[in-house]
Amino acid sequence: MAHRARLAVMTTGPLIAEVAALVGDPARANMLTALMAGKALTASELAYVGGVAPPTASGHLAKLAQARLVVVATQGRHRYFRLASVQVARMLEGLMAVAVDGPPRHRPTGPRDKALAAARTCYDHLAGGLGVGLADALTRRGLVQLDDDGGAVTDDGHRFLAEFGIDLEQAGRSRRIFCRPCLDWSERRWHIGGAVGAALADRCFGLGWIARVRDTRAVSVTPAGRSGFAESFGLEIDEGGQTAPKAA
Amino acid sequence: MAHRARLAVMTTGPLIAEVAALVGDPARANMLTALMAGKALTASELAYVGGVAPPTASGHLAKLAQARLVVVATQGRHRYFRLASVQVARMLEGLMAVAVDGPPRHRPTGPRDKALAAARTCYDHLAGGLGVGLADALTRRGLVQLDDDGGAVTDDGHRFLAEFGIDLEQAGRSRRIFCRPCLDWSERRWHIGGAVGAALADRCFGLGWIARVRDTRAVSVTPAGRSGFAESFGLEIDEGGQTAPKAA
DNA sequence: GCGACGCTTCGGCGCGCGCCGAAGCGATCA
DNA sequence: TGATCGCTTCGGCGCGCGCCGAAGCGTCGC
Repeated sequence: MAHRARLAVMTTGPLIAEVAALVGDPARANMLTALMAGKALTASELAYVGGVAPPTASGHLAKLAQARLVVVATQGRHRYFRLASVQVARMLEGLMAVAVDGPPRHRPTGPRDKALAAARTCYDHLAGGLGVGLADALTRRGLVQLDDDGGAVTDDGHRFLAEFGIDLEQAGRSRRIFCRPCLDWSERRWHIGGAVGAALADRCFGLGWIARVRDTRAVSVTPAGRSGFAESFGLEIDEGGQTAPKAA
Repeated sequence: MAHRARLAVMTTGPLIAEVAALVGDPARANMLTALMAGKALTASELAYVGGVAPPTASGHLAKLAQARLVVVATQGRHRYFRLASVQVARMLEGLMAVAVDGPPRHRPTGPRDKALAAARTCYDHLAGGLGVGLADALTRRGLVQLDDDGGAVTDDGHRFLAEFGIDLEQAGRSRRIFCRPCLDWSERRWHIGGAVGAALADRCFGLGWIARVRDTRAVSVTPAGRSGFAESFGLEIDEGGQTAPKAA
């Protein structure tokens, strides 16, 4: 039995607590959140986003690395950290989904918040109004199906995505291409995660329709993107970056 | 725009930290883990599983309830707590998935660990060797497709499940029934979560093929279950509760 | 080679949070 | 009605962990 159960890690409570405690420090949480942009950041940058001094950040990062929440690549004197896996990103998503279901909180908001809500990266795919707008457009057109338990690309969807420049075909395989529904914490609805979501984001970046905003996870839609999304997805994106279905 | 972005909860780092810090206490983590059995437990029972005195447990539970990780129902002098939502269960799963990817740890194991690995509830569906065995049997027979980004019941699968006593048809809808792949932390492979997984578990409990083990999340397979799983799923479950495909 | 910079380690400090015994309140039962 | 039980609140205690300035090491650029 190659799949004989692993019996070495059975005490789930303490294991969960250990990981959660690491994420439960505000400085570390801020760092992990910043790494949700999908890029690698230096220790100094992470100290800055964590709001702590460099020595403190060093300690935090050592812990995150030891626990395999982040991985580090050294380039000269620079140490670049990124999230260790998509599982870590999903864990953070799960925490966020629970947090937004929590007790009402009044928090001041600013321009950065609007920008994040309009469009941002959720690790490797698009989120916010734009991410949800894309998911809505694709489902409305019958190109994708999404519900609580999952999603898939339809036959029409395959064709559409191929024309859009995304080739998800697996040679000789007749398997359905699944879409991972990812709960969007600002919109409280699904955007598309997984391989399809990542491919969509990649393609949009590649077309120059969207660009990353420096020092933040926000994504801005370019003028080319405004017309591209309108034409290909029937989405209108206004001057403030808000996404809505195009009026018929 | 009814779906106008919520702008009140934008500072994700602190939000995530708050929830994670709650889960990061060992006593609270143990409580939440116990509630992953899918049943409600009293404050006293939770004090016991948390390994703390009743006054301490009271404080912990108040925090969990305030943050809406648990909900409480009062029956006379008994206070029954359960997980507040499936989102909370998924969050805990996500933490566990990351934890088992963490650094190697040596931990003593005992009979309870074996039992949990063999078969247990993961909130509302089956996990462990049995849960993964079921998923494998269903995929092997082409009744279900599962991969990293999702899963779905095939046409054959619909028929099979209907015959098995699970009716997932949605009246007049041609939508595909998706299966949520849930990463099994003891097997390190997918078992089936979501509505399909829950329905499967329900049905097996209903048939008396499996029974809950008192004071634990472990699930034991009954003699009726042993023959039932063999006949319906081609699974052999030995005296120790280990699940394997039946030899051809 | 030297100074600047990124990063880590060290040591001391202070704060927060979980701990439990005692006490109190309300529900249950004989 | 009185005793028992489940649960919560209160108050004091101790421990752990994050904080940062100082110092040290290695890399980089002039």
